[in-house]
Amino acid sequence: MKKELREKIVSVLSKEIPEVDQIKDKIKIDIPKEEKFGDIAINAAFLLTKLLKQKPIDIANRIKQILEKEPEFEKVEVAGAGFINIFLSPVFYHNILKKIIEEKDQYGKAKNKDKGRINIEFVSANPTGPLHLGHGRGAVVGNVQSNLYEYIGYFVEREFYINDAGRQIRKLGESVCARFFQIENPDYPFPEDGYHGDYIKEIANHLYKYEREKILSFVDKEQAIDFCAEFAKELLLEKIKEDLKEFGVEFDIWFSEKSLYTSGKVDEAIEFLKKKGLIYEKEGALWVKTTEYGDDKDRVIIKSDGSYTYFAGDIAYHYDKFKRGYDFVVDVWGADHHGYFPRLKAAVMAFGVPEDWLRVIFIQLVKLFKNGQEVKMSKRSGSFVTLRELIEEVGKDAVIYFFLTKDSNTHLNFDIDLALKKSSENPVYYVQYAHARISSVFREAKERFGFDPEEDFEADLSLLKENQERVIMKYLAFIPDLISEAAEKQQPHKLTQITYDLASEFHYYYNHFKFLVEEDENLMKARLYLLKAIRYALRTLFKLMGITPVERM
RNA sequence: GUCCCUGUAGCUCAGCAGGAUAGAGCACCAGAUUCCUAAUCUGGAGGUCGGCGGUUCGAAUCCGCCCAGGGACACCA
Repeated sequence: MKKELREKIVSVLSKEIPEVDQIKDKIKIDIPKEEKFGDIAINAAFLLTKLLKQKPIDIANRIKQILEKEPEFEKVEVAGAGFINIFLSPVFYHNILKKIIEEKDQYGKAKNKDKGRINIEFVSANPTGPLHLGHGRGAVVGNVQSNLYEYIGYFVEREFYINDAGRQIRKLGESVCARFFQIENPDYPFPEDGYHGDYIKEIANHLYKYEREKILSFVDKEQAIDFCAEFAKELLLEKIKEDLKEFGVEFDIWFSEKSLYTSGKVDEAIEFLKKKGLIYEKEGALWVKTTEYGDDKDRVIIKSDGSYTYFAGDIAYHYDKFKRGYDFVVDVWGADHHGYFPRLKAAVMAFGVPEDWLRVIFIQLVKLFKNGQEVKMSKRSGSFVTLRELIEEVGKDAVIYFFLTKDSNTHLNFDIDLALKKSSENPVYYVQYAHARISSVFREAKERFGFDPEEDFEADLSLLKENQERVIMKYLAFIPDLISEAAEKQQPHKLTQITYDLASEFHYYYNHFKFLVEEDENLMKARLYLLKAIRYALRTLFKLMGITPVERM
């Protein structure tokens, strides 16, 4: 909506003040905090001071005269040092409500996916155990950011990178294998840095039950480890898929790290860099000149023992993404990898992509709190809280919402007690209650008046004269701007704030006005129309976050 | 040592491509229910935006220096 308003203002002004053309890109449409400062405020007068060599206040008064002639603007005022405050007319707002009713839970969403094609890779957990809280936060942030990019018109592919090569998988195999042999021989040694979780024992028990003969028949112990590793990996991956699906997260692409090696893609990527003169040999190892593109030091891609580094795999993986032709790609990483960004960026730059082709969203730690005490997680002992456990305890919606309350790049303290509270203190209940309340009013309307707001209806919106009604309509008008801003800045956590504020405005409205006005059917319809728009706006936001819109609580 | 992040109300944090009197939730104090769900709402108190400079009509926001806390700097994954 801001964009439309800005275009309008610029075109009207530049007819009378040609200098406006020079500053049009700097004109900012603000939504003032206080109602007396109008519905929108523009900074045009300040920007023109130098060009026109006049005081901001004088320029502002001239702008006021010009803009006041427009029917969309009910009133224009000059305030402070030269702020121009514009009050929008009721017709403007009525059109917003109609637009929402039309677009339903896709309010403000781009109609086409013509902005570009992008890839977002997230979660990408090692298939060596269940998902933990960090993965969960990454899953929510990655998924919601994907939704946001779709909202503003991108075609998005969600991708999960399976770390199925390398030491972790081997360790998994050793651990499962050891647990398997321990069933018959309790003294069988367990690898020192193996995985201790109970799930390892469960997998071993399963194998003992169904694959005992086969495993015992292996002559070579290595074969047994490989077999266990492969089996456990597949099983754990299935578990991960299930958990994510239940969490509302689905991927378009499951990309296997191992496939990079078996298909020769790693060598292909190295060959590409070699041709660009970025590869050299030193101390028996193969290095890539990442310093050419801003890294602190060059990096090894093939160790002196002939094996690839993890970095080699990552270069090949991103080379593959590059060849798939995305406009840009997003990686969601744990914050502990932030030092890794410059070197990968350098490698990617070597492909000849723009500076911001590779974008990384960092996910900071999640700490769980219960009864005011931190719930310690220890992966080594195997007694860590999994994502599934948390979802079972507080519910999917609460987990998603809480994961989205803060910028993903800051530490998050997850208060379990708060998430379980059924009161206004708990923001999840607060926003869902707003939705449920509107549904409840609709049910009541149907029962008492035989009027079903769920069906299409017309209303005389000029009857919405209360200040709070105008406040809500104004908030609704700019929700698409707020969502788009969150999308572009890669800040999905803003959605919770937007939702909370809308819920808050509604609750206030509910408490001060009656919707089911018996004595005035037209007023009732107008208000129900507004409620319907609010509910669709809430649903739009819920949908982006992946939260269930509940009909009754 | 180099680099990154953080520092805003008692607590947890928003705000930070500059804008009007710095916000929210919790906690604290005082209130509201013959009424569509009180799982709600209203009001109050609470701040040298870590410090010092700079840029400008204007700085929590941008720049520089400093202080404090956390993290990253492997032929690990």
